[in-house]
Amino acid sequence: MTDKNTIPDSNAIIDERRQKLQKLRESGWSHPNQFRRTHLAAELHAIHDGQDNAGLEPASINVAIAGRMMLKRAMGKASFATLQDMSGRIQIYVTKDAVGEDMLETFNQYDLGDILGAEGTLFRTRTGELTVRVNHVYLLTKSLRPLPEKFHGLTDQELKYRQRYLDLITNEMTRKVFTVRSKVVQGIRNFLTERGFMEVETPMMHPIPGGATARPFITHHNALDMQLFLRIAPELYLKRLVVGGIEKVFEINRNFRNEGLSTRHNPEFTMLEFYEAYADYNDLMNLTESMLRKIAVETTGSARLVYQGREVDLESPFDKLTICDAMSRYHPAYTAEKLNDRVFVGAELDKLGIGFQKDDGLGKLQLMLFEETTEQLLFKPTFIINYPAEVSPLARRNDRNPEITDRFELYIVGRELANGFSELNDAEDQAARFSEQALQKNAGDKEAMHYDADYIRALEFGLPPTAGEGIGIDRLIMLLTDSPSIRDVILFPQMRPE
RNA sequence: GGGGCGGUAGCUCAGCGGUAGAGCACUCGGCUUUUAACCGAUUGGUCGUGGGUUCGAUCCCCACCCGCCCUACCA
Repeated sequence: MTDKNTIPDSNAIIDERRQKLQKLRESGWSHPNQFRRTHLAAELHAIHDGQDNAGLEPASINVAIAGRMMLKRAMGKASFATLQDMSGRIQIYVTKDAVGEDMLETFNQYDLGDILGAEGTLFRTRTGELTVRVNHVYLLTKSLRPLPEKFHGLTDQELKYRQRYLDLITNEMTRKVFTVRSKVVQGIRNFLTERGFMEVETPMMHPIPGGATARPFITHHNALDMQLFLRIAPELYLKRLVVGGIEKVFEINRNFRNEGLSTRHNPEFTMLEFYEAYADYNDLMNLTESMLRKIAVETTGSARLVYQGREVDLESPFDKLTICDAMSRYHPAYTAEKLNDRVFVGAELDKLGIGFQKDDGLGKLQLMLFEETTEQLLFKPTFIINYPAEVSPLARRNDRNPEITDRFELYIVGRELANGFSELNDAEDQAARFSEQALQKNAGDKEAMHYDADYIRALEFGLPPTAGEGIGIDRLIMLLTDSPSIRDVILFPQMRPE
């Protein structure tokens, strides 16, 4: 920390409020914590919805509410103010007649942003707004800093990310996004546990990073004097659990990848991974489709969404295409015949300036061409299937064609959302594929996988036939909240230090 | 890594060679059904940082820092 960060900055407004706080302290006020509320704002609106003032005011319904004062309208001998709690907003009305001159004067000293508690009775104003006629109002927390402009709120993207608390105070849309996020995660938990899956937590610190091809963050454990890696995926641990007999298992947690930042990448991101024994990748595609459909309806009210102005239909059956079929559909010039001609595919990659190795298989070249030309066009939900074995070191080979695997990726709005496959449970095949990855790592490929001997040992005890999948939660939230950047759906996205 | 745009009052923004502006917020005064309350009067700035050009720079030039977007890399 530099001096700049430890010396409290000040301006006329902050100085003024510090003086108010000082006077409060001198009067014996000391951040009281005995106020208890009876209702949230939204509860009061819900309970008394449709009730007019003739039915409301004579009933003298006592309520106690608390929240941050967001607006204030003082009129000499009476004041209106708007309090905001986690559920929404409600208006209070403080009058000299009801609270006396002293309390009104005290109330008028309170600032926007202060946390207040208020007791009183309900009525409706002549414009019909449900309001608490206050007979006691308490200052619970003094706010020393002025809030952002009351109408526009906080719009500066940098400040929204760095000071998310301010963004949450002032922008209802931001609160909505994270409310939806919470509901989505809860909905996924319910969906899976209802189907007999068990939620677990596996290590975040791995002696050997595995389960994906990505560069890891490296850290060090002092007492053990050993290098550790923040996990890039939980996959190998979850499959160890399936070996252990937890036949339906899932984890929702953070992965860390030491790679670039973008609107679709944050170095730490949330992944759902789940594994089901005695199931294959077709079962997972079915499960994924019904889960996404259900979650969309639960959290947005519909399986027909709009993302950045375009309709996304999660209601109709998703497309299911092989890598080559997808290219042929979106680029009719790429006929099946041409795509199976290694010379043609290689020439296309050359034309696009994409480098490849002489010993890369046709399947890998097709995948590279697909990623360059077609991936971003898959706006409509589409399962892409038949991934080549050479880029799928943890997936089961296809029974009819050992060059490809029983694997899929799900694309929606041109982005990868999920990746799943029938698991490779042949311990000897897995050992051979690890060896191959280890060779590539020694040859300088920073992303090739390590040889994980304990994982092989686990497989040697026997992994039942299993299928597993990962779903990027942040990207799912982006889709469901119509957010253009992953930073909009992560409360505290990675930023450079101030 | 490359490109584009941006950084001016606490916040939202205007100004773009001649000593810094508005709205909101703050302070003071008025107002007992307002609601982005209103009316009146104030207060508030190292114009991202450092160089340069100029009689004079917030404005032009260079470098740097920070951010957003695109692109590249990357599951």
